[in-house]
Amino acid sequence: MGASDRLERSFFNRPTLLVARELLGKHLVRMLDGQRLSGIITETEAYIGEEDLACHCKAGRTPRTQVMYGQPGLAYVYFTYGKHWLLNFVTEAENSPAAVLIRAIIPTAGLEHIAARRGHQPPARWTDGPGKLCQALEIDGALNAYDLCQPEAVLSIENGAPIPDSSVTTGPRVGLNSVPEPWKSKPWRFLARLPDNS
DNA sequence: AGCACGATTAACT
DNA sequence: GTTAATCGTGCTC
Repeated sequence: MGASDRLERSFFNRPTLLVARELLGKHLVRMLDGQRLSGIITETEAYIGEEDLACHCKAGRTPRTQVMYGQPGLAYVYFTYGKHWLLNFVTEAENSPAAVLIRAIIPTAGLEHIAARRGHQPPARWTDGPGKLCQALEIDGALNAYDLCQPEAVLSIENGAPIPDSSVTTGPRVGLNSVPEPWKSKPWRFLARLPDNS
């Protein structure tokens, strides 16, 4: 795949639930020291606006949330639990704060580089969590507010085989233990079951 | 300045 | 299934 397959900003400038759904099956591409690392996105979650009490934007504009008020197609990368980086993509129009969390990918390229960081676990556990995939692809705070739609981007999304609705399941977002209803139970998590999965 | 807590992970019972 | 680890963020005093 070449640069022509890279998603344009218009892809992200749409309702967040639609973006979260359509990101399933797309390729997350990370250029690292001239090497191409990539994986197929299989799990996402939507975080939508200041009213969504699970979204960091419930606090309004702060140094951390500022990027979510920016233009669609930026990366929102934040640190949590004193240990883990989590990767999101900003969605919707500027000043409409929302993002999609990338929760899991299936590695497709650069496996030896991924293994260098995640090889202490079996391959099936290399990128099956939002913190794990950031570790695998060396994604951290240096990429916060990074524009995925710029030329020669070191982090971007490319088109992939579409995932049919019959292979998509939804459910409540993960890890919202103390978030009040109805936000806690909103079915804003999207999972893809790929053909070669069982 | 101090505090409670988190969009998690890995190890342990 | 349960829990420690670990520190930036946002809120209160």
